[in-house]
Amino acid sequence: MSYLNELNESQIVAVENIYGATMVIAGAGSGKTRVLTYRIAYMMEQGIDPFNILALTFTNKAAREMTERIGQIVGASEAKNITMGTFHSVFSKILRFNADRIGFPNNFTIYDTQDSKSVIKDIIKEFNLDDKTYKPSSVFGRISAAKNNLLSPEAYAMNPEIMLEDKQSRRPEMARIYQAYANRCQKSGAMDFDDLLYFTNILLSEFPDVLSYYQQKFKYIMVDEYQDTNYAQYLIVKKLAAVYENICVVGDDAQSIYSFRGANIENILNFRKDYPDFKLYKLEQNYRSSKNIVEAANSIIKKNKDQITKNVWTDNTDGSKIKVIRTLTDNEEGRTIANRIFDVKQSEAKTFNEFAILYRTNKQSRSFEEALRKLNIPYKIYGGLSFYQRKEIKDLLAYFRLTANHNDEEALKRVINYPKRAIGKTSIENIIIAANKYNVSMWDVISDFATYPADINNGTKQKIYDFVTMIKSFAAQLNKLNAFELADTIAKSSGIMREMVAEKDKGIEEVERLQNVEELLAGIQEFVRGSDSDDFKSLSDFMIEVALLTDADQEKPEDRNHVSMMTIHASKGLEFPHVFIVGMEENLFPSQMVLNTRSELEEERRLFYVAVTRAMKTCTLSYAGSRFIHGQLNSCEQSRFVDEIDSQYLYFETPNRNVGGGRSLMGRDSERPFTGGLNKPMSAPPPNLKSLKDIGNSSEDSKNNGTNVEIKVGYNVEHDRFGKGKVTKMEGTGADKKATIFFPHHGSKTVILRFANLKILEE
DNA sequence: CCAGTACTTAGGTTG
DNA sequence: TAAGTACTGG
Repeated sequence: MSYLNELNESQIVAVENIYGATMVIAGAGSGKTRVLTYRIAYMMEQGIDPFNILALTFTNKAAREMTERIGQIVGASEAKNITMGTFHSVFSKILRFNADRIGFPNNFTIYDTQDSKSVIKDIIKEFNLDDKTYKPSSVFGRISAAKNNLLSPEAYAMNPEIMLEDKQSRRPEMARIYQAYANRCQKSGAMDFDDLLYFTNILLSEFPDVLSYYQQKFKYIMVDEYQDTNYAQYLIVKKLAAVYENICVVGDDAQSIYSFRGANIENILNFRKDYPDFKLYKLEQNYRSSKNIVEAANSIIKKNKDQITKNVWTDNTDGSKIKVIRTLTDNEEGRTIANRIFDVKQSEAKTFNEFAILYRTNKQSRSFEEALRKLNIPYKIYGGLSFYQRKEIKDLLAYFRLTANHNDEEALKRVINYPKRAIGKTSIENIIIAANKYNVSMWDVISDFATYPADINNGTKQKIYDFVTMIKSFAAQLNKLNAFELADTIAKSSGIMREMVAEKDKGIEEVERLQNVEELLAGIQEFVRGSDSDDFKSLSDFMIEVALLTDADQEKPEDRNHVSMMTIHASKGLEFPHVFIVGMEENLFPSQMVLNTRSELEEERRLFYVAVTRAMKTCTLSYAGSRFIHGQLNSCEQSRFVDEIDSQYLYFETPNRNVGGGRSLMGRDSERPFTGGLNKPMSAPPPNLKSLKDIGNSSEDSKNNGTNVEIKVGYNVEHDRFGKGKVTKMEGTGADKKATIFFPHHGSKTVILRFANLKILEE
């Protein structure tokens, strides 16, 4: 085989052992992806049909890259027939195909975390529960954990242990909330991320014919990043592999960093039990990093008790020691690192791609962002608020979702009154009340008030009718227009585009919003054109893809000369010549939340191990003596993790403090030297002026004259704040009388005449 | 209904 | 600090 000379001995064995159960423990930088890629290529060379191969990866990006590399070896058209992707994307497609079996429509929506929390929030409100004891995010976390352990709402409620836990934490209603949440999702035809795995399990365990079909289809199964799979994922794999047992899992227990979302290191132990004849291979030679970095990383991970012994080593040169830099403040940390990057770029690096700044929490990106910008260094922040989570994008996507699936309540609530069409809060609440009363979806109510009466006045009913008609007209075109044509139509006729264009003169943010929407539309056009087949691509097809996309998936290769900034979690699987691990402080990294248990601290240590092993040539650690947290200046100590590195691999740099430099020590607040944690906020809050404001404000509402004169559609009027405009709509009676007015500079506004104090210019 | 303001509170990592 | 919510005056 031509590629054999590209692999070392243990890699070759792992590649060629394609039958039976196999576990590959792959140390950091040991060429794991290469092994997986060649293993699949080798299988196909042995005559295995790519249709029979299932490869599960951790990210979409990994799947795409691997498909591409396999394509280069065996040909792209063949490689395309492999089923490769994340658990979520592969099984969401299988679920759509078999949706009828589990009582979902095949066009079900995928709720993201935001949607889920919003549903939970509503339920908590409806149940009249205190949202301090029932925090949406912790309720969601508990439901998520239940699903990852395949506990149905019923099973949850009947589990005495769990009931006791909930009682003790004073949240006895948890089971009811879970049940209501599940019902609500079902009614909306929606699944959350956990449901994709949960219902896959249901599908495979309750429908033997389906299970058997996929067991026959996927005769060869591979799972990457096995250490990060959870119980639900473990069971799916186990079921699918039960007949042929051609299963290969690849992972590194030292890089297990996702137990907080249910990843279960026990899966590795279970593997040994489930397949007693399994073969174990270890990849221990590191090709990525210099010797100093490899050894330093080894000295870190040695501190963990729980681990599979392995000996990661390298043939690479020693390289330079790991530098440790201390700065006074978080802002100075940003400037120091930015300067350093600038210098290294001058002396040894060719492009800014070679640099990465890794941090524990997304918030930390700010000081680096500012400092890099000042030096004109291009950078890109990965993660954080993703493109798809931006309000304007979610709004437009909500229209798409609602078009594809009318029962999607989160989408409906998002757009029924956006852009403003005078369907107010009260109306929406009454729709919800009716929906609950008849146990149907909100859409059922608004599209058929005759059957499901709701307490809504006729004017509003007309507005709702118009809205329903509009959505129906979009839906009617789902299979006539392609994804881009329909998306464009929706953006325009929904009024979203008009609204955005009207606002774009207000400021940069408004312009960016418009640009984002345009980018989304361009992305959809790409989606339609980019598929090399001539298949018709509908908006529904796009929606299937989009729910599971993340920022990393939409990077374009051309803009690739920038410093990368991301959390350490997001950096897993990546490598950079020069890595800066910043914020190496106690209570930040390790996070103060993990200090209670050894296992959590060990996970944090593995996270540090992951960070250090991203580096190829140089690795620099930095920390600040003080840092703003929640607007408070906090003192910080060097992280224990720094001390845990064997000191022979470390070099403590004396930071060049600007002692004697031109700058005054009393310069800016953020520059002030650290004084031992006694720093209080620098300025006292201003005295409360409220009481002063009340004085002299006791006069009666001055009656305005606007209510006396009849204002009609078509009148030109003047508003105190918005200036001149034209009345486009009148509604309400008496005190509630409202006018919708188009103002050239502010767009369309609805005002209550009682307050608006309109001056009539001409009739 | 709109917009400005006062108040509260944030634990963190992701498909 | 920053974002999100609740309140209030017009």
